[in-house]
Amino acid sequence: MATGRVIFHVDCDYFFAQAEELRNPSLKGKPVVVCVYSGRTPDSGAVGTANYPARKLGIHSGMPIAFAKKKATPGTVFLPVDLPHYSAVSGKIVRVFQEFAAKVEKTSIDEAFLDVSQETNGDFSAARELALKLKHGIKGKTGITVSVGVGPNKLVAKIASGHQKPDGLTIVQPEKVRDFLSALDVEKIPGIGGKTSAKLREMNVNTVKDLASVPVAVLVENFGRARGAFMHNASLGIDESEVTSERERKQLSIIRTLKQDAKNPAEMEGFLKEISEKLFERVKAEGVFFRTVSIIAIDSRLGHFTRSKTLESPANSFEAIHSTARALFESFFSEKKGVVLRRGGVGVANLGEPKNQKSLSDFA
DNA sequence: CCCTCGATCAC
DNA sequence: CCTCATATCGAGGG
Repeated sequence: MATGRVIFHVDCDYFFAQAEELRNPSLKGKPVVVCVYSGRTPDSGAVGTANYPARKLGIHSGMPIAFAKKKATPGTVFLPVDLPHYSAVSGKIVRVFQEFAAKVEKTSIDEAFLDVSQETNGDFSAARELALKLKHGIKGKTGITVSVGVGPNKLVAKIASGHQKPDGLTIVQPEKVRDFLSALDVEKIPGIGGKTSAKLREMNVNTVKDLASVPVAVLVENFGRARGAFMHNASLGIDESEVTSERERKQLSIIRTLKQDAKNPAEMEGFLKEISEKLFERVKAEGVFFRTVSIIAIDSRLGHFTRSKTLESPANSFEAIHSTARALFESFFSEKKGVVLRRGGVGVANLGEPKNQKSLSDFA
């Protein structure tokens, strides 16, 4: 698995909670739970991130806040998310990344890939030294600890960064890739989640080694062309994808929980205007045109539904978002008689600069 | 090729 | 009792 490349994947440890500990050191040692409150009831919402003491109590990301509160001990601290603050910390960390690598791909607020092939001359011993310097640099300049995975490609680096946490460093040399992967559960492969692994389990495939022994044709048959090919390559540790600094955004969306369930369009009028305005602000900030407007509806039984409409020509106005979304919700409500809406969202896609935008009229 | 929608992943 | 945001795929219809 010699690719000539050396890739880092850096994952900030329990990021939101760690950022909170950083600005309020008295939190350290206590269970800290950072919450995404939905505003419906005082405790409705989900856990964003929990620090390690909280995890020891069985509190994890995605868990309902009310559930987390049942598990909490008296000293447990619950805090609301403060994304602007975490973004500022994240920005500082990215600036450290840029001191270490020319190619940096930020994939989320707390994760990034670094291509350090040049900086290390393709040498994994040099990579170890560089990774340690990077960890120290980030800790010194921002106070944040991170876990780093080092490998010959993004796939291996990403799996490696999750191997030892927190404050971890896992290096997988090219010739060790197969050994490193083979014993792992298939769910360690990014892109293989609960549904896919359950299906694989039924096929008696549990580890990456098992997966590697399945003929690619069988995977394609069961999971589709792209997915099957991806799974096959991943099982062998193969991933040619590049670290790309500039990825253009392809869609923007926003989804919120209603204060009260809506049974018809009228009951969500104010809500829809609000989220349309919020989305419009982001469209303005990005300076993009869009051609598709979509809505997402989540009913009281948590079923997910999407509807979308592609416009004749590119738009960038609040009106285009609001009126199209309203029409989509109206037809959704009349199509699905008796639906009770719990959450709703709006999105735009088919983005582009006005001059680059393809419109249907171009083909007429 | 394009559009729509559900599904999946993972944040 | 269940947040929020994005990318990607595949199927079905055109």
